[in-house]
Amino acid sequence: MVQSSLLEPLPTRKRVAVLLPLPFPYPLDYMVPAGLSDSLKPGDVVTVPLGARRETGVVWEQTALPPELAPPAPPEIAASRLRAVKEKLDLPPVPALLRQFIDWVAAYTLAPPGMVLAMALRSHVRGTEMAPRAGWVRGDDPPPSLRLTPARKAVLEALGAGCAPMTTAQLTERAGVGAAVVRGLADAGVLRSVVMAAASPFAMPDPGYRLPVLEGEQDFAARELRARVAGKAFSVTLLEGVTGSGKTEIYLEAVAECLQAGRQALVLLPEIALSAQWMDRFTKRFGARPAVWHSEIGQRARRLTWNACADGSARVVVGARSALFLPFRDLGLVIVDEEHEAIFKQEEGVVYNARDMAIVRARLTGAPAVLVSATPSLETLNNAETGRYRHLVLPSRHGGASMPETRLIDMRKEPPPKGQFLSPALVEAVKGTLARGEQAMLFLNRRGYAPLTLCRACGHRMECPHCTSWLVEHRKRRVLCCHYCDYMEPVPETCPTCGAEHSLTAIGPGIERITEESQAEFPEARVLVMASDTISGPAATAVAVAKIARREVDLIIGTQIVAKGWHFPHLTLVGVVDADLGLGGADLRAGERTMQLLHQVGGRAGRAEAPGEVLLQSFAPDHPVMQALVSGDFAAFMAEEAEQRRPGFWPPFGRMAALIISSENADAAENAARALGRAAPYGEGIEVLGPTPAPLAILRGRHRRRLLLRTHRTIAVQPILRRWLAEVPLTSAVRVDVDVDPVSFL
DNA sequence: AGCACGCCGACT
DNA sequence: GTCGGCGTGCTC
Repeated sequence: MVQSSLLEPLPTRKRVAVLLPLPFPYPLDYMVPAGLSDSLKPGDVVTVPLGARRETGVVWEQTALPPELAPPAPPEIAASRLRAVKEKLDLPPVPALLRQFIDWVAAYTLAPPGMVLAMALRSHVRGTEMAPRAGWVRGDDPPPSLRLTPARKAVLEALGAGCAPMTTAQLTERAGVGAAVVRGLADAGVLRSVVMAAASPFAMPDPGYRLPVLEGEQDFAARELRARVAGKAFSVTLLEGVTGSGKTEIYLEAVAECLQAGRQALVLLPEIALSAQWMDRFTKRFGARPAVWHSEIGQRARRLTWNACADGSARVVVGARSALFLPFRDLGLVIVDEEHEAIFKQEEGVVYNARDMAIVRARLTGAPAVLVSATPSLETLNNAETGRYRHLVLPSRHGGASMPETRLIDMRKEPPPKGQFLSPALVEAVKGTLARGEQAMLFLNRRGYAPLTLCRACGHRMECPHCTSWLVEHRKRRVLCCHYCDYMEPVPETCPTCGAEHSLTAIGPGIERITEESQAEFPEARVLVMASDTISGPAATAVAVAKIARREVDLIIGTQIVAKGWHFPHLTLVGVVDADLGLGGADLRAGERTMQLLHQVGGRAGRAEAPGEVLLQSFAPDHPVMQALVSGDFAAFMAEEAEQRRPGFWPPFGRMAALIISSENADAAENAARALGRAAPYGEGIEVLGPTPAPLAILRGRHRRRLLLRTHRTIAVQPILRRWLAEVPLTSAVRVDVDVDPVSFL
């Protein structure tokens, strides 16, 4: 230690906190070396020694958090024990608003701030260094000794004194000479090399490029949103409107206003990777593409986008949830499209809800937020009703298209033939649609051939060895798959328990089985199957969507992914194979989510002149979800849901957090869960449920127990959780994951 | 997250 | 007799 400190720069007495992208609960303190004593500011990216290694981190400062969120103060370290910052890196600093946001997210989710920083910096300090662009400017005047050949003259003419720097490529092209000439002038000192700022590949979208035609309510909504943006203050607006009501066009007007104000706009979409159609609409409106941010963009694009957000040259960013952590210079608007989507909740690593954190980001920045949905979540509706959010409602479909008519098929009265899953009524409807030359869609939110494989001889169920789940048969690939981990095995010939031959039977339908049945029922139809395992990646999705739009497909059979905001102009019939599918289980939001999903799927039908029809196959046609889908009275259904949650203080009328205790050892998980249960917080408006086995009691080989904390709205869960977790010592064999505001109860 | 320190099995 | 398994714990 003594030896290494001799090698380090001489420290001054000044200390700085440095947040490292590691799971530390707080930033670590370092001494500022003499060489940096004046220049080190919060946000600067630095390297520091940590044990034997060297880490990259960010100079941090204490940010003001609401007292209920504030983490406990870190222990004070004596100055004599501090080591010195190694160097300051030549990278754009992390802006103050982003640092504040990182602290906020960490405090709210109880994640280590370093892990939130790691998310924000994934592309910035980590990964490959981008080579700086070298450019040339005029240096000394040509000395008399230099022969001014025509080629050299051409170069000096192309690059006048005071000219903006040019790269070698630009210069040789302009001057019509070879690189050797440039080199020669550089050697003579006539050209001086400079580091050029990376070219921003982000064109400025033109807010006046093509103005939309908006009428009535649409025009009103657009004006309202524009006024919010112009006001440059925090607010939240819910923009509610059915598919085809022009929501996107309207919120793009808010983006236009933001561009005119010279500020940046962020649009969060649930599945940016799949959204070529959205990009087309944007480009038509603004004449340029937005900057795009999601997990699949390349390393180079990540870095360019990060820098362009920081310097303000990326004016509109459209991205998945992680785009929230970009270093915007002057964010003037945050939009969350399809705000009800559960995908906005990140369930791994830092567990956060991008929809909620988008509002925090907007508030810290002092910018308006807009939540957009055809079927807003109960939380958002409640916030609108209580006046916390403004509420704009677009009542009708745009362009004269009517809402599809929704009908129920009572599967108890009109069952399909044995071993089949399409009722006669649905088969007839599809045949009729195809006969008229229109497109039909069958929706089933279940991949594979069959969700359960059973032995007829002994009743054995094929289950995942690592999870509490059934293995799903994928007949095309001739395997049984677990949909919760990556376990896979060939379909066995004999029952693994009783050894009976050919006794294994497929129970229930998956999308492959519906495809098989459809091919038998509608042999003439050109069928396209859309599932995440048949259509992989944005390119394949775009191809499929384009095929549908060109009418090269008659029947679409799909899972979730067909429910996304696609525009299928020739689709007039949607058949939901199993409308009850999402209603099983004890999930708080099962009804709400089924409603949202089926409404969204139904919204694919009948968008052009041809009216659409939605048929729901259900064994529980009297269920409120089915009735609401038929009546189209979404508001009444949600009001009813709200009344069921209100008395028990379920969200949004109370707050919730889940503790998932997991271990490879079942006893260790159980003991830890019990210990936490014994130490459960109590008090007025505080309640703990559990421990119980988590719905997926074993996942990826880990035994899981769950505790739920529920409090009144006025009581923050974070301080309770902090105290609770600090009180119970845990062995390293168990892990406790905290999920504040859980959306999934798996 | 790394990486070291630290106590118990099969090898040169 | 050693090399090495990864369990616990520390890093400003």
